[in-house]
Amino acid sequence: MSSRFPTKGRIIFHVDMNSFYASVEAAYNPDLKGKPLAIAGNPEVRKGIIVTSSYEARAKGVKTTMPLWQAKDLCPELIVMRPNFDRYREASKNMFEMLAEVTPYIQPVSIDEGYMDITECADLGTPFEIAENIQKRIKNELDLPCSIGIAPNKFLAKMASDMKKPMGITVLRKRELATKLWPLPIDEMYGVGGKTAEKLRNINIETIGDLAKYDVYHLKSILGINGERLQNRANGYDPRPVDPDAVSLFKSIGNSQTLPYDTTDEREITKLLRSLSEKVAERMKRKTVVSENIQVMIRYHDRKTITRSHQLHDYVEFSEDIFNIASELFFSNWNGKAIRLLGVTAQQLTEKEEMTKQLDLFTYENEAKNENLYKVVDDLSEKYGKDVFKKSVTHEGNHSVSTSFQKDFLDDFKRD
DNA sequence: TCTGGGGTCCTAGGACCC
DNA sequence: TCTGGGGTCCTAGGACCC
Repeated sequence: MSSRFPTKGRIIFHVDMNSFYASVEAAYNPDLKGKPLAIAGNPEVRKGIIVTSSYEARAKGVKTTMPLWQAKDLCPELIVMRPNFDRYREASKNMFEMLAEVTPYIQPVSIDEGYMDITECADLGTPFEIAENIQKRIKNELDLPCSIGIAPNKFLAKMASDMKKPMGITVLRKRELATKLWPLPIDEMYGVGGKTAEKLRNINIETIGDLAKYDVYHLKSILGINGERLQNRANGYDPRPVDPDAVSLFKSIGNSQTLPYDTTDEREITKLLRSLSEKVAERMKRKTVVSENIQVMIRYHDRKTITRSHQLHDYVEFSEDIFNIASELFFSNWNGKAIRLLGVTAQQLTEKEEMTKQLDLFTYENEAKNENLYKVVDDLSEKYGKDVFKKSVTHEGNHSVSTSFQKDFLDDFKRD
């Protein structure tokens, strides 16, 4: 929708920062350069897992999500630091600002990677030259290494950026699929995780090339619609546009925490639910959003995890309200066994400004029962613009109002 | 005395409505 | 004395990614 060239002749970059947290720490404190460094959670409360590690640490076998004690076994001289998220967010912001000087068509996908559509940047040089300049700038000015993949779509760009690390620039053209992409093992394909890889290996698909050539009906019978999508990507087809607006629209905000010890203590549980609710409310406030659906997550001692959610007919934003719903959900679903982790998530988020409009419309609708509805609709249109009716708005009894069938609604209304 | 915490998207079944 | 089919909403779980 946002891209002007949805399928044909695009040039897409995938910019991927190399071992980002560790690199930011090394840029901040150059004494750390060239040493095995790992960023890990707090080992005191059994969260000691590796989040990121430097290439020197990786050379010793240290991997992301590995428990800290295991990493230290492999690499006794490992330097371990707790994460400094503010520092990483700052570095990320600086990095994306540099990308934004090249083109506004940027889609951040996480703190350390993003896509760019540089189709219209021909005046800045060849794609390779543009990538070189970006990489040099990030290295010179932020002291951070990155890899860049250049390809005709997002999937191929993503796969390309993975091919040369650190500080690589890789061009992946469609005509190179057979030599560069297809020989890769199937579990290295973006979108194929452990479960899918296993299913695919069971039908003798070992490489991305095997997937590209496999019978699509058989594939769909095993993986559903995703099977077809994965095969399309394996054949170099991916129509997803680079969407600069995608990231600003948060769909949910959640906080979760593993307890230091498994517990059945209701006071402890309540305390955690309260603090999680506060964190969620705090983040919602910062983003000026309200929520219509609260979810709790319960992970038991055996790691079995359940989620329970409640659809509201109202908006919540304050921690007290979130907490009340979360604890009601928790205590009516808890099986009484020891708990390892709790989570609270606010879903169905709406900008506060949008909420005001909708509440206003709702009020108008109710008031309209004794008035001329056409006049009410005109008033609202004047106040907020015509697009207010494009949003589906809930009326009593789930009756929807939108521009397209506004008239139907009015007719119905009159019949009532 | 393994296995965090932040997300997104998809699927599937039941309720309910027309 | 006989039950179709489509659409939406809600809920729960699972796969995947960083």
